[in-house]
Amino acid sequence: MNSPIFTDKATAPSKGNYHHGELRELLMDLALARIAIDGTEKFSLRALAREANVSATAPFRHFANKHALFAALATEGFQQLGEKVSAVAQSSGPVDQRLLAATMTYIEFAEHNPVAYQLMFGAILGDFSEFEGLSAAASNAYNMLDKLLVEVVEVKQLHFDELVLGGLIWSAIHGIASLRLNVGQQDKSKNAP
Amino acid sequence: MNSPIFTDKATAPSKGNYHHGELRELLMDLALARIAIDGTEKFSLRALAREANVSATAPFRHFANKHALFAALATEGFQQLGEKVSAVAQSSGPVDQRLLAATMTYIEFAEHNPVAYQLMFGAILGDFSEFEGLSAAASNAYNMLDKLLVEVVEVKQLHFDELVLGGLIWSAIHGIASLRLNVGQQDKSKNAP
DNA sequence: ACTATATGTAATCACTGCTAACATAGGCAA
DNA sequence: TTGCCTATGTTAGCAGTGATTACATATAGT
Repeated sequence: MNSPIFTDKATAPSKGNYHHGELRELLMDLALARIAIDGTEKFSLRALAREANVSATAPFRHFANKHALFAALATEGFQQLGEKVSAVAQSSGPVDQRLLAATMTYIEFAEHNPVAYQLMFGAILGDFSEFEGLSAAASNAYNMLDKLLVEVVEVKQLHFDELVLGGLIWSAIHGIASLRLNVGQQDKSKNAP
Repeated sequence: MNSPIFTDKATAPSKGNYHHGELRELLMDLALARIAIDGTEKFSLRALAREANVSATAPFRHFANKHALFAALATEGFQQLGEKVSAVAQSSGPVDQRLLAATMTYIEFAEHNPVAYQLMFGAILGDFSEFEGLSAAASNAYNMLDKLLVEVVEVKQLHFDELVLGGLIWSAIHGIASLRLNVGQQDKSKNAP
């Protein structure tokens, strides 16, 4: 068959799916799965490309660099979290009930999307503003919860400073969520190759 | 001078400090500083060796691998945190005052040692039990706070389940500390090379 | 003085992120 | 249809990385 030489062996794209047009989504899905197994540290774009049966450089057509992929995953995470929290926050019912529900939603999100959560609140991504859409998605998600907090303060006629109260509740929620993660998830990448 | 060829150029150890005997400590110090600037992601053992004016393979005499260095830093962090919290917890004074003091100590530690805190509670290190001493140091630090919590429950004759109360307080403290970190520290590695 | 051990070095490997130059598919205008 | 443009993919290649191996040297204990 005298096929060309592949630096990344066993990649040989099956010529059929030369263009499949959904590579970006495929890569993001595969990345989430891979990170869930190996963690972000061991994550490799080349390995990801191999998994997607695509050349080593193909991912760069969709993501400027490795961190841009992470940022895309985080952005998607913030969007999903924002939607879920906002849905609960805007439902009918007394504020305190909705606050509790929103809190649970948040914690459940972290539990069901540990990888996304890690990318969203961990220290992997440095400055959010480096990545288009990330900051916006993040503050939007935050605002969903914040609006609810303001409502609580008003309705319950609380006399705490809104900011302090908001900060405290955020801290508590985040603390619960991330501590759960780090305790339950401490068995990634058990054995090196 | 016909010196040998150095793959990592500009390293040429000045023959004087061939053996300086404190490389391990030096590397850990330099690593902390470097990570504070570039983050764990960009951290490179070779670059660290260069900074220490030492061959690229020298660090491996002191750390089995990159993560072992991180683990050593985290272990040291837990030890320091444990000592500080225990000192406050065992001081004289009413329990609630000591609990508040311990909480402040904890949060201050996170603020003054952001890199260590990140390594200790972030998702970089997977299974603590992979690294000798890490688990022990971690649970020891935890116990310092836990003992204090138990004391609070007893003295104040609280009727909460100790575990629940402990978990809640931990979560709140951790949430405050880590949120502060991720908000205040979002400007690492601003510009790529 | 002799030797064992701890510590550092040189050479090398497989792999990685990333860039540059080239190839092809599919849509759109003529 | 023909021709070109753009999006998406490919190959080749570079510099940097973690890690292993075999070798060199200094220091400590005898």
